[in-house]
Amino acid sequence: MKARYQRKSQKQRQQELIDAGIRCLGEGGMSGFTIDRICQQAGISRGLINHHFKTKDELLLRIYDRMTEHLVLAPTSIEPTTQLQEIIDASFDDNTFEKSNLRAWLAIWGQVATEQSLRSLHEQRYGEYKKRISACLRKIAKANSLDVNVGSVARQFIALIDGLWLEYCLHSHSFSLKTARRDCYAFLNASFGETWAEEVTSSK
Amino acid sequence: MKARYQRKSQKQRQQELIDAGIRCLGEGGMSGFTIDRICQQAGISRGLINHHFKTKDELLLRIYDRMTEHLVLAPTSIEPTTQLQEIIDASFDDNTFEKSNLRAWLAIWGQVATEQSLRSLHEQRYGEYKKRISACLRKIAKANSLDVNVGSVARQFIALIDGLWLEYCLHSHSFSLKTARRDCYAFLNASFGETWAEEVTSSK
DNA sequence: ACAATTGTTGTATGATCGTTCAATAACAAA
DNA sequence: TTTGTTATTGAACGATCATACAACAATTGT
Repeated sequence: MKARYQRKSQKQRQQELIDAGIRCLGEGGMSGFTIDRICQQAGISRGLINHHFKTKDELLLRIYDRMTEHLVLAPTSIEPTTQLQEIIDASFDDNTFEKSNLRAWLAIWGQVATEQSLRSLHEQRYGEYKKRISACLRKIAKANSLDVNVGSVARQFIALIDGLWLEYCLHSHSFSLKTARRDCYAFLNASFGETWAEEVTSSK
Repeated sequence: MKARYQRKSQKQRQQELIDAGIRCLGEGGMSGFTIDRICQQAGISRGLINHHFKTKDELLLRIYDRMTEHLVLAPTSIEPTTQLQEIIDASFDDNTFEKSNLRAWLAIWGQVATEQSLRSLHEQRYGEYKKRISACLRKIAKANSLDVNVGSVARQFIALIDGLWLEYCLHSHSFSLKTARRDCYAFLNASFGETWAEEVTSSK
């Protein structure tokens, strides 16, 4: 006698639902993020999702948590220039820098602007991200005894990365991954007066 | 005998519906963009909207058209530096750079990534916008006999503006309009090696 | 083998969605 | 005043939404 379904642990089923949710967001944006579609993607019946997540908003929160966890991970290297390089490469590598992923981000950003719980989580993550980038920039400026407005450059740097994602997502045929990465390096070089230009651009 | 409602011309009613739609997008994103809400905002009954717009998607298309029409308007000045300045000031002036407007943009961007008709209109508008910016940068570079990668700087410039909008929308307390404008000027100065720094920053 | 636990199913529910349409009434033209 | 045009209304429709819940069954512990 074959089992009609397979029981799984709460943790694993939640993981699968989070994955399915991200996939749905990537396919149809927030309009595609429905209970029916998510459950279908996860291969379960409609009733189960409310057993693992009290509400749909709670699932969305967990999805955002998952999508931003890499931002707050401890850096793998200590050198500030290579840290920045890691951030750039991570932002524009073939796995994460993908159309469906970008669509999912757009959908989430739209919700962050509207929903309170998402917003507070976002502000926390974004704050840590910005702090980390600012620290790198400050060290580099100090090491080369340059007079740069660290806060301004950090804001610009973050805006540049997000904006390039946006541009690529909405106008994909205008440039590629490599182009985006090069643009980031060009920005850093220009902002630091090319003092560490070779160091960064040649290391890739 | 008082009239129960006031008849208006098709053109004016469409205008009002477009405005109402933008307001709805600004309040609740794409989830707030419903027939009921839009009609309520416009002060008409639910049935009327399909008389003026065959479908909801058609209204959204018209809304996008309206929100981007300023991008393709003929520049009011000829000097490339002041043209760029106008773009920056227009992007970050008190009227357009507003939370609700930003939310509306986020919602629309999310749809652009998904829907075909919106996407093609967007690519057209974006193309003209980029062309115009590139032309300005090229002239400036030539006038100062500088060797800059115009395409790269144009991409970065557009990404910077969009990214700053995003940052402000999702993390508003971190900076203001003036800060955003200053960041744009700082970027241009850095990218052009400060050769026309005073010219631009002092003119505001 | 049996009982307890709990992950899972599928239906029911009430709300809201976009769209259609016949009836109505405001306004202009005659 | 009368007629014609058409903007406008409000109800009705089927589809889909998020959620609740009772019945069920897979697995674990005994």
